[in-house]
Amino acid sequence: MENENKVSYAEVVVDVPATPTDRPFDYRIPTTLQDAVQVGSRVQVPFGSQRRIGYVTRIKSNCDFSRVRSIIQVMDVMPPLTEELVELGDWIADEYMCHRISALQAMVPAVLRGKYQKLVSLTENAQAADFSASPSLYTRLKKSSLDWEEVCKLPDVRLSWLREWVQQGKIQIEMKIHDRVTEKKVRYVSAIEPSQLLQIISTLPERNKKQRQILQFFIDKPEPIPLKQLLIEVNTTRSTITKCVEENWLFWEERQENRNPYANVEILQTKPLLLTKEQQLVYSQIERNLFTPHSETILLHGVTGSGKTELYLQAIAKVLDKQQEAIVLVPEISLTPQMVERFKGRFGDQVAVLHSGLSHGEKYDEWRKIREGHCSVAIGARSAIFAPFTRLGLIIIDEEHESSYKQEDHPKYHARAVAQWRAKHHGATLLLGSATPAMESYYQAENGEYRLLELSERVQGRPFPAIELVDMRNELRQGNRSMFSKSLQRELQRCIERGEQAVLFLNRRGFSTFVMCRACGETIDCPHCEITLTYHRTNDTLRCHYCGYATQLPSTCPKCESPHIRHFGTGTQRVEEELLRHFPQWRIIRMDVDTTTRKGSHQKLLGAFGRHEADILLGTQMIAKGLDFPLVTLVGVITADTMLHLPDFRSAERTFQLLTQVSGRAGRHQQPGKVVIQSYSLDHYSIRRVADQNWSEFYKEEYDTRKKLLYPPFCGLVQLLFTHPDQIKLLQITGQIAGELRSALGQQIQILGPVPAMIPRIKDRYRIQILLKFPEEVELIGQIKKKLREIQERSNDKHLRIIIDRDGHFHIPEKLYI
DNA sequence: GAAGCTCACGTT
DNA sequence: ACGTGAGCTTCC
Repeated sequence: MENENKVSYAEVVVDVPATPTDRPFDYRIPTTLQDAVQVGSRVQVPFGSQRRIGYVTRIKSNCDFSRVRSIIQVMDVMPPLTEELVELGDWIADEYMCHRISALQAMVPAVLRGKYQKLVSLTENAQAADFSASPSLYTRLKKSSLDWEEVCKLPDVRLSWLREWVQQGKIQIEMKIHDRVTEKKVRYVSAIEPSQLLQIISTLPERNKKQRQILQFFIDKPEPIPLKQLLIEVNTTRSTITKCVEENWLFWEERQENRNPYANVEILQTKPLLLTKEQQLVYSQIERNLFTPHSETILLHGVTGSGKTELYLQAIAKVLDKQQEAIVLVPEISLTPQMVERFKGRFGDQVAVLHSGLSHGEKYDEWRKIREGHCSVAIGARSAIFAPFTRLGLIIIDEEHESSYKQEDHPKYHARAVAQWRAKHHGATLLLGSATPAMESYYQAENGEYRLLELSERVQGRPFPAIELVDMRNELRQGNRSMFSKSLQRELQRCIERGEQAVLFLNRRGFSTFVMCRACGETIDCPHCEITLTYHRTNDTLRCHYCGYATQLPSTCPKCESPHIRHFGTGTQRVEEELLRHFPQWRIIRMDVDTTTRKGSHQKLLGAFGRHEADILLGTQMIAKGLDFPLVTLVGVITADTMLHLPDFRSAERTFQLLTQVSGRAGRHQQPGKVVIQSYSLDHYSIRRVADQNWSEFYKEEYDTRKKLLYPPFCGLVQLLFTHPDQIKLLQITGQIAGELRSALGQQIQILGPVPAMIPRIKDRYRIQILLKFPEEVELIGQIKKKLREIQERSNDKHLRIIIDRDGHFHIPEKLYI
């Protein structure tokens, strides 16, 4: 090769999310790693006095830096990131103002995010006498090496002493990079030549029956077999096999195996269904789009039950025909096993499934199938948008209005925006599907930015369910103080008497299991985060939802010392209790955070309900999505209003979407469905329109409201969140920033705040927010970002963190609600 | 993010 | 003169 002795260099973005390190560093690529290092590779590099993980973002043949060091190691056989994803990382970092490394980390499976461990150990020339000042350290290190953190915690240890001992060569400090990548190993058993086995059998005494049987097994089938399977087939125990291994007749063999979470699930192959006339019309439009070289976004607005999924499946089949790949995003996929089954049923092993119910290892294996080109369809929740495909032809976002497509923590990307970028990059089609599109999506469609396709008929002419609104104020007036209206009770009874099933839906606000003193009303908050602690029944502890702080449940109130301190059970629990009081004979399955934390418990509970092992499924938001059970003919909503009054400009839209979705769960098959919605706000258009099942009327009313109050899509809305460990300093800085923004951009931008963020402190960092509202036609984001970068640089306060939230999916504090 | 440096302050 | 902790720079 010509460039054999030519040195090349790599630009590496190092795993340190801080402003001064938010740029590539140059490293020499050792000749031995020449082939292995590529753009997107995950590498280990020396960084100062430490070792760190980083990603290669560029490869070049020269380097200006005089003291370059070399890459130590490449960590994966295949680079985890493609060149496209590295480029996408730049876009995300810029768009959401985050460090480049954070953007890159967001795109890879969790196991690839390295864990660092600092280990302290004694060297050979360490003597007990050297540690006369800290005998405890010596005795403990004598036994084994210790974690740095633990060493620092020892009472008789000083940092400076440690430093000195390192210099004297008495102790050593190692940085271990734990690669959390684990590949599942399966133990196989193999055997020596059959002819030799035959010989051995002939020498074995008659009474070694099992051993003879095992050897005979390998004579018949000489190929290696998983140990587990062998034990079953010859009906023996592990120790008998071990014996044979010790005799050198058989051998252990470790084989790497992909975990397959769906290995034990039998999935029936399905054939494309015949499309209705309306579906056919829509499909031909989508298909035409798949063959245009440039990217286009399609908004598919189809009523519940109009057969959107079948269209997705057929569009994907077309894409696969063209040797291209497809991503399907669904909200919270673990909750919709039926959906996965449909995809697996149509495309079999070509489908990789990435959902939150999988372990980190399982997720990694699914992801690798994509990276290594063994799969062409990825189906998953939000983060599946980063599936490392190289020939993307189609991206589908089902239920595109769902808020779960917005990443809650930094970088706060919206999967829809990322999808748009990727679709454009590949010239692929982006298909957004929903029965209740997001306001901004529909607005884009009306403006001709998206192509709008509509499905207004249900397949097989199934009727829409009948929706009954119940005014709960009336119930109270009539002396019914239960949480079940007369009407809902009656419907439940009828439904169950008919041998059908019901779903009860409790729309709950916030975190429900908290502790309160009944005497003085005191609640117990996290000392670092100013958020109410959540009660955990399992070990009687209180935990912080944000930082993990845990404490024992006190027996008396810390404020007034009253013993009447109680935790308030989850809403669903109370509903269940009341139901059982009225109707003790009903079988109820309750689904909420308490009953579904264990892996696979979702499927278990849903499975049981599907087999009609219960009459009623009772749950929160989580049961709203994608359930499809033929026997369900009744859906009840206990209180429709809880969501309506959240301080969020989207609350009306969210309520409508949620209620529509829940209603869609009733009567999807032969029996007609019935929906009972209980509410205290019957006059609100969002609840009215659900009952009418009139989306376009809702859209009009919401459109007018947004326009009048100036909210998206009629304005740009950006939330700036500033965090700092020092409250006073943060107040000063944010005040200054607001002033500066006002004088620089105040003409065009409305600046609201600064005010304390919804959670004013998390992990000992105070949080203040400023909201920016501006006319949508002006592209001001660029100017805002420029100004912020300027401020951050000038303030020179490395404790100050600025987080920008661009897609308007955040709560607006009541103070700012206009 | 964290090691390693400088610098100011306090101790012997 | 030296130990100690706090702030600041640097990392290729």
